[in-house]
Amino acid sequence: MKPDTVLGHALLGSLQQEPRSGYDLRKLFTMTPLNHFSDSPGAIYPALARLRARGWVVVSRPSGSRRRREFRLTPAGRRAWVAWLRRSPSRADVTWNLDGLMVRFAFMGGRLPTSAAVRFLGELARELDAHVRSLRRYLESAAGSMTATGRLALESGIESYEARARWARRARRVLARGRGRT
Amino acid sequence: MKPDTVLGHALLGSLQQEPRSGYDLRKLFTMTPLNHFSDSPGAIYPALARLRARGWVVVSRPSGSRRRREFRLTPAGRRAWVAWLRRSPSRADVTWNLDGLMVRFAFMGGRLPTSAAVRFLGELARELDAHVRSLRRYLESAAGSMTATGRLALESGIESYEARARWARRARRVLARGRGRT
DNA sequence: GGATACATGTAAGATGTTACATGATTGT
DNA sequence: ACAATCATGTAACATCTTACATGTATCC
Repeated sequence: MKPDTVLGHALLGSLQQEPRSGYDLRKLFTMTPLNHFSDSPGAIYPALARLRARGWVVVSRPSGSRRRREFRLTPAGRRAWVAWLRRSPSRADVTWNLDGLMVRFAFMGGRLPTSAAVRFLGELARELDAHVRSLRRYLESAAGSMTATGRLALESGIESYEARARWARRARRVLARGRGRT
Repeated sequence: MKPDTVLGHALLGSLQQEPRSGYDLRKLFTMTPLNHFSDSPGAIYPALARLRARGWVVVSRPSGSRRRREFRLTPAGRRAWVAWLRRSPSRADVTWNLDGLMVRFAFMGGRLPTSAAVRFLGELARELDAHVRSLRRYLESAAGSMTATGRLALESGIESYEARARWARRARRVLARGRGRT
């Protein structure tokens, strides 16, 4: 079965912690600064319906009245969620969807063995390095034909990926040593 | 008139440099690593049609045959594009759409006076600082209830915004001194 | 005449945004 | 009774992705 969107998997991850209603999930996304998600009902309720259609969640009460309805993961939902967490970070993810990758990492805690998170960070660092190299190549070849702000913007992107790669290596060491803090 | 999407404005910015066809624009977006844009015809051709409907571009040849059609900015298109460039970076932009802000900055070169880019960077740095403060507050209040990877992911976000703020201040100095390089 | 690159577009479908509509529960 | 907040959802619309369909120019 095809993976869902980042939103869908974030819902799955939140439901995996404990059963919640659509309203709970909206509040959760409003309050946490893991921005990336809107708290709009027009996104969350259809996404929950989608997860239900895939058999990944079940709901505590038939629809109809406007009473609270709690969603809980099915075994298939848990499998889909773990499969999502376990995917290796691809070059395309790094280029187009780094935020989604970070959301995935944030959800790994607790459920996946530390070794999986450590491996993820190693692969992420490698892909980030490769992406930085390709951006640098482009900068060298095109710097002459770019405007000052264009060049600065590209440099800012490169620095940002480099900082993320440094973080990934540091976080990897922290996790590998089994210290849960810093 | 309502602003268009980031894609629409990027097309406007590219057309402002010189008239181009949809095909040229696709190749341009494929080759530059200012990723954020796909090069899919299904995005670009409808976006060009949108710009045309708004009276922001005109086209060199009626549609019908599959010959090259070049788009060029109208005066209204140029005004809309400059208005987009001149918008102050808002907190919402910083939180939800930092990439779009960087694309905007990249396009400022050449057409806008340096002072406008300098002001933009000052405001951007201020908004980034404020965002970092709010993320730090959240981290302090919630660190106890977060998993190790959740905490690390949030720290990574904070560091990334801090790095961007440092870049903005550095870039501001570089531009303010009128040196076009580094 | 055929390959390759140039070039334009649409169709179906997924997802998300904004705005709206409405019912249920709890505290005062 | 009333207000606040809890709670669920839809409708209209915009945008983008993927896949497809097709015509045109140039070079060999």
